[in-house]
Amino acid sequence: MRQKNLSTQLAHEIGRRIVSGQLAPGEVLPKAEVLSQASGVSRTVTREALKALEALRLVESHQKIGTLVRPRSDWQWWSQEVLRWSTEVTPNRAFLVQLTEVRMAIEPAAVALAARNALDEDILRIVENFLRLEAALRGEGDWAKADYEFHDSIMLAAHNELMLSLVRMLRDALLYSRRHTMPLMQHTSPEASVESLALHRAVMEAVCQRQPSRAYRSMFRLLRAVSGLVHRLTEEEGTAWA
Amino acid sequence: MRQKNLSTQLAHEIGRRIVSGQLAPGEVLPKAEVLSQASGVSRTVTREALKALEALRLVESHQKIGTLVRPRSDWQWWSQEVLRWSTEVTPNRAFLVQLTEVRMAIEPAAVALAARNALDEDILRIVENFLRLEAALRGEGDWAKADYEFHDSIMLAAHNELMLSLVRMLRDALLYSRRHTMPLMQHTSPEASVESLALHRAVMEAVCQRQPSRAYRSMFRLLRAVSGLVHRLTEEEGTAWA
DNA sequence: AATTATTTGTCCGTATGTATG
DNA sequence: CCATACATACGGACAAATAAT
Repeated sequence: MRQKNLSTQLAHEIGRRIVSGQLAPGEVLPKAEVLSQASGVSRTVTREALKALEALRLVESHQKIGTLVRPRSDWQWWSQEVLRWSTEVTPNRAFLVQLTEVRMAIEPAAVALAARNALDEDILRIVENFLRLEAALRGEGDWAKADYEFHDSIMLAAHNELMLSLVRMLRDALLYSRRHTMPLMQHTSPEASVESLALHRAVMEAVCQRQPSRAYRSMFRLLRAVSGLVHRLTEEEGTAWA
Repeated sequence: MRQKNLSTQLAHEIGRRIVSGQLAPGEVLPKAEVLSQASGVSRTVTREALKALEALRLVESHQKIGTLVRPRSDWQWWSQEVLRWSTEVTPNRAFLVQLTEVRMAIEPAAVALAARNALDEDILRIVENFLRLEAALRGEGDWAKADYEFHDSIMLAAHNELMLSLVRMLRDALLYSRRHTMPLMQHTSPEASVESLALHRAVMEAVCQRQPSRAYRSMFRLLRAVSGLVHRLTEEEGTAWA
C-alpha cells in the first residue's frame, strides 16, 4: 500500500480483516496495546485507526470490554472504504450481484430525476459529453473516460447532492470491482460499440427533451446491455454467476 | 449532548460546523493545538476527532498545511452523521426535498427487488407484520413502529445488504428530519388511516405474489400519498415547498 | 539551492474512568 | 467494596513534511 498515515494504513488492514470475516461480528479485537505491538506502531496510532473504523461503524469500543466488531447490518456499507474492501476480499461474486441489483434499481430513476430537474446549461453539457463519446468510438479519445463523464454530466443535472454521491459511489465500486475480477481487460472497453452508442444516445435525447419515463426506460436498457456483457465475460472465466 | 467520548463529542461539534457552512470547503481549521485549547481537551482527543471526520471525508490533513474542509461533493453523505447534521443545520427544506426525491427514486425499485427475491419465509414475515399494522389502526399497538417494521420486513426480503442499508438510512433520515421540522406531531401518526392501510395492503400483496412491477407501482403510490401528506402539513407551517 | 518555520505525525509514560466478577 | 482489565484522557517530546524565505 502506498504509505499514508500509519493510522490510515492500520485502519485499512483491520478493516479488511473485518469485512473478510476473519474478524467476525461480536468478536473482540486484541486490546489496543497488543494490536499496537503486533503492527509495530504506538498506541496513539492504533487508537486513531480504531476511531476511523468506529466512524465506519465497523467496531465499537467499551471500557473494560474492549473493541468489538459490530453486526454487518450496522456497517457503513455506502463508503468508499467498505465498498472497496468488500470487493477485494475473496473475488466475491455475490457482492457483485448485489452491486448490480442496486445499480439497476437506482440509476434509471436517477436519470429520470435528471430529466425532470435539468436546466438548459445542464443539457448543453450533456450534449457536449455525448459528442465526446461519439468521438471516442471513432478512436479519438478514451471511451472509458468519456463514458464516465457522460454519465456524470447527466447526474449533475439532477441537482441532488445525495443522488450524485450515491451514483458515483456505485459506479466507482463497480469499476473497481471489474478491475479486480478481470484485471486483464483493464484497458479494453468492450462496451464501446455502435449499439452501445445508440443506447447512450437514447438516454441523452430523453433527458434533453425532459422526458423522465423515457429516460428511465432508456437507461434501464443501457444497463441491461452492459450487465449482460459483463455477465458473459465473467462466465467465460469459468464461474457461473446468478 | 449525552456524553460519550470526548473525541466523539468534539467530532460532532466540528462536523456540524462544517455541514452548516460555518466552516466552508477549502477553509483550514485552526491547528490542532488551538482547537484543543478552545474545547478544553488534549491534543490526542482532538486528533481522534479529526480522524473520525476524515473517515467521513469531511476534512483532510496535510503536514505544514493544516486540516482543511473538503468540497461538498467529497463528503460521505450516506452516513448517519452527515445526514443528521444536514437536517439539523437550519431547518433545511431544500435538503428534505432531496431526501424525498431519492426516496421516491429508490424505494419502489427496492420493493420490486424484494418481490423478485423473496423466499417463502420472508413472505410469511411480511404478512405477519401487515397484520400488526392492521391491528395498530384499530388502536392495538403503535402505528409508527408497526409501519417501520412492515417496511423493514419487505426490505429484508430483497436479500441485499447494500439495499437494506441504504433504505434504512433513508427512512431514518426522513423520520429524524420530520421530528425536527415538526416536533409537535412527534407521537401523532397522521399516516394512520384506512386509505393508508389499503395502500400498504397493495404493496404487501404485490410482493407476496412476487410481481415486481406491480410492487413498484404500489410502493410509488404509497410514497406519493405520504409525501403529499407531509407536503401539506409543512405548507401549513408557512413555507412553500417545491 | 539551502535553511527555517510551521503544522501534522508519532511516540511514550502516566493517570483516570468504568464495567466485570 | 475491592481488585482487575480494558478504554479513555492527559502532556510533553521528537520526527517528518512542506511552504516560505
